[in-house]
Amino acid sequence: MIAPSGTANAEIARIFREVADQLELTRANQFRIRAYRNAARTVEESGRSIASLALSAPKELEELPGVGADLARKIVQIVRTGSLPMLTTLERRAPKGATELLRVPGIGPRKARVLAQRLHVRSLGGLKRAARTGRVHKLRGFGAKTEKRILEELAAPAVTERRWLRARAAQYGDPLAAYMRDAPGTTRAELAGSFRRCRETVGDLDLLVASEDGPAVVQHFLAYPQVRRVTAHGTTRAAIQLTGGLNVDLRVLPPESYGAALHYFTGSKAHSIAIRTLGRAAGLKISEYGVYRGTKRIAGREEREVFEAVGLPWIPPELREARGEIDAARAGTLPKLVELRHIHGDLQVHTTDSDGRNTLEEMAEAAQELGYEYIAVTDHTPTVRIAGGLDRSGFRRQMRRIDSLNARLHGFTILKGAEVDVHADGTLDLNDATLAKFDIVLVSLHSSLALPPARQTQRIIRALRNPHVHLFAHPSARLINKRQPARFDLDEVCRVAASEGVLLEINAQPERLDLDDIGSRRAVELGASLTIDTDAHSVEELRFMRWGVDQARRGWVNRRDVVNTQPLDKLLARLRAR
DNA sequence: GCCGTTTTCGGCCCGACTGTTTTCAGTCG
Repeated sequence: MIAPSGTANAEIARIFREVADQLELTRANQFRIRAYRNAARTVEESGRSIASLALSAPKELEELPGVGADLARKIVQIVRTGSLPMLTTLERRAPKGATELLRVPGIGPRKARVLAQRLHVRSLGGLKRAARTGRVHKLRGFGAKTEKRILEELAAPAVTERRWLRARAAQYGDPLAAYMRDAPGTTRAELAGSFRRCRETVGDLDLLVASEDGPAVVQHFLAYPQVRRVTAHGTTRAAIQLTGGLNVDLRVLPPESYGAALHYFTGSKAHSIAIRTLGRAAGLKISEYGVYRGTKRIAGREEREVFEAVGLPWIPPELREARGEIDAARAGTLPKLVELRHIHGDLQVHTTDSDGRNTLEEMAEAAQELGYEYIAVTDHTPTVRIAGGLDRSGFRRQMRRIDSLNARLHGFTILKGAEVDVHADGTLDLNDATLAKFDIVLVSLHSSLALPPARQTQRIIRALRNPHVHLFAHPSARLINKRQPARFDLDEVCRVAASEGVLLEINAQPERLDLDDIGSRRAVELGASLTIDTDAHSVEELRFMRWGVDQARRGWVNRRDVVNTQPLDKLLARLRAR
């Protein structure tokens, strides 16, 4: 979403990752390789435009974690020239196409290099031909099984390419975790990994089970009815693919190690390494089996004990991305994260009056049952034809129905709203006189998503400066795995939102989750306030709020940063102050 | 290549499983 002057953060990160891949093929120092990967991650996850920084204050690049003098210089090179000479040199020297082979599960740098050098394999297609004609298994270090596996991986649909929406993975993972709690001798079982850190997508599921009887638990796991194939199994570990295509890794540990294991398998990898490094500095060894001083285990049953061993308070999983949470924990400045129970209402809800599947009355009733104090009904405007948008008279009729409904309701209020389409030039799809009649006006992008960044930024800013506008909904308009975010200067939009008092939304639809974690964090840093809304098109979707709250938590968002954690009177005061 | 309540040099997280060997390297998480 952040389209800075010139090179995007993602492009710098891509080049560093490419360098790391190339270095792996040359068997370079593994820590040097890691340095490039760390820097790639830092750049990618920075909410700021690294390119702008490189041009305006290159010295400050060295303050980024994992970026020293050398990599700072290389960032400047990339930003100035669009490429990195070092990478070009590496690519010229390396066997062509070898990095492509690294994408095949089971092929690492060592095997890729051998394949490229001995068999002159230059692509996945070439690898397939080599394996089919039986040339692979004759290589030293390879065998029949490796050759067979390569063919299987190449034949498999690109399942591993795609990451699963977390909400969708939950539909498989939650029942499986429940099933595993019935395994022999099992005291605890839960999903760890990126699922527990509430990442918007997950590559696979990591399932953790506490039991003394590993083999019995593994047996129970493999007997799960929805297992499509077993990819690995031992006495404490197993890996399967479910019939839906989702991969699941199982780990079984004794109860006294469960907390340490939960911490380790929750990750992130970078966070775990940071904690283990702290342990090392304190003369401890931290592994998934516990915290050890010498050979004596001093902690590990509870996750909290691992943090205590290195002098830190427990850190919520959503923050464990090595994005400053360890420093914040040490300083006692961890955020007081927003929680689902803090939410008082939902500010984006659709009805059958436009593209919703339930009526105004049904949506209001369902929201009341969730314990909410208010919702905003925000149907579409005319230009969004596919959604059957309402015109002026349509909204007038809806407002009258809301008035009469509100008169009958007790302790619950329906706010009159609209999700107003922003035209390509930044004008809105309803005139000001009409906009003035609503309690809350949302604006959002539905078309012209591919405008050049500068024009997109201007379009958005023009819309946000309209004094009738309260909220910018699903700002980037991305759809995870389907549609790229619109490119614009997020910092500038956040600054305008902050100064105008326009709220920015974290949309809770599982494939939107927009703003994302990094965007939300940046928005709050720049002084903007947020809402978390479901954009529900049915009564069931009102329950999507949990996904939005999870995303907010990943963005270090506090309760006070989210205006729909406030009771109705305070919310109305905030909207009217606009 | 980065980094510093052991340090500006010498470290850099830790373990399970697989396949191919025959005591272990490679890969993965």
